[in-house]
Amino acid sequence: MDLPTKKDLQRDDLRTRLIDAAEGRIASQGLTGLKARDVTGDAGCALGALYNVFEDLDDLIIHVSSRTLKKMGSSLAATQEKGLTPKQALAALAQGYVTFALNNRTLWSALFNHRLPQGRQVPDWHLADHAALIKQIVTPLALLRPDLTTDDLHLRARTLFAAVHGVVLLALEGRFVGAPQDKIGTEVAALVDAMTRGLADAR
Amino acid sequence: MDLPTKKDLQRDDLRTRLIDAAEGRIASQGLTGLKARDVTGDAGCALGALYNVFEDLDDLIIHVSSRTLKKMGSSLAATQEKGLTPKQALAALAQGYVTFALNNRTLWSALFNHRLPQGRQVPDWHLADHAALIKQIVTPLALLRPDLTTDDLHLRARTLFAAVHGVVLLALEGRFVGAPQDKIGTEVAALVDAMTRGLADAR
DNA sequence: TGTACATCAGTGAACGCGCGTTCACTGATGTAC
DNA sequence: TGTACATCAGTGAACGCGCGTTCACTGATGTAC
Repeated sequence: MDLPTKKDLQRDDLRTRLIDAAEGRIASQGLTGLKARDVTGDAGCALGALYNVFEDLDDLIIHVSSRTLKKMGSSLAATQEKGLTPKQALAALAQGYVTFALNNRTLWSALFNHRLPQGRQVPDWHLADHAALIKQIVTPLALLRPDLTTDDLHLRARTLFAAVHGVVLLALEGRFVGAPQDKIGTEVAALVDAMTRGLADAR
Repeated sequence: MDLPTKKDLQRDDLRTRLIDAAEGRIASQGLTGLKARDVTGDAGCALGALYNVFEDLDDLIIHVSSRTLKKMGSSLAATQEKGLTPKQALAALAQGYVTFALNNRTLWSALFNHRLPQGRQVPDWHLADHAALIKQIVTPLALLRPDLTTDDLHLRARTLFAAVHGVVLLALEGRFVGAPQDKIGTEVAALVDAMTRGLADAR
């Protein structure tokens, strides 16, 4: 239980500088444009320093993704104004997701495109970030579907998320069969409306 | 208008052998496991021969994807038994999609994960493969929604496809927030049902 | 507080390797007469 | 049909390069007395 030493502080500082730099690079060049030399250059340290402070590049990327998930969580939370019906709350979450993806395209897509090398596991603390996201959907959905068990509720929340995600994904990728980008909002709204239509809209 | 010479035939033969080999490698090792040396080895030709017959590896991959899309199209067409209502037809298409993705995981994911280098365009003949897929959804959807214009119909068909795709994608990736795999079928069914619920189900 | 020693973070040149692509050569196929 | 020449598909060793990661060295920070 000692106070943090100067070394500790410097280490923490370097970590955040590296995460900042990696985040910036992913935001501007995309995940595939992320190079160790660029990141360390931006962070103002030597190439080797990265490996003192992170396991490797993948580890650093996971830290960026964790930060992105937290930012997304805050954006979604901000959509949940007081007095929304559960159905309105879900619609607002979906629109919040669309907005976040549009405003943070490369960081958002890094979330889904980052692949760990064969056999490497995603750390638990990062999985918890995912769970927190689903929790935000479960809360209003539970009010709408008091008939469902907790498990079914989580399952349906993930399906709802995945469906909205799919629409945003194919639209933003711009190739394949996606919708035009200016239609994403209304299409997602129609989708969520359909998936919550005819359900008791209790407070 | 000459008859194909022996050279022509050999060239065509090599092309199909290479596509076969690449397809097999993608099926077994995934897109990232595809190496020029493996493919040419499997096809029984020298490394350099690939570049006589295809532009480069990307070109070869596009040919594999085109074949995959055609196979998917046939699978989906096979679900369209006589006498299905439009709503049933759409449900059957969705289940067909789930089945195809499950049975051809790596080829299916190659369809969406293959990225062309900066500035390179997908050839038109391959875009036509995509359009044919959407057409299969538009046909029954048009019966269900006679009120929509052609454009809106296509837009809604793409949204329906994207939503189903998202659910399958996140479930099959197994990480992030996907549904468990044995639940994909019922979740997709619920999704499609919701998106077609309450609509006139005319023949 | 001051000095001597130990530790370990920071450095960046060098390593290593994977792998797509090229290219000079050869030999089979096609053409002209 | 046969011969001489031209073409161009097939070959695989070599090229090139990008880039993550290491590692021997240095110098700043921490510890003991």
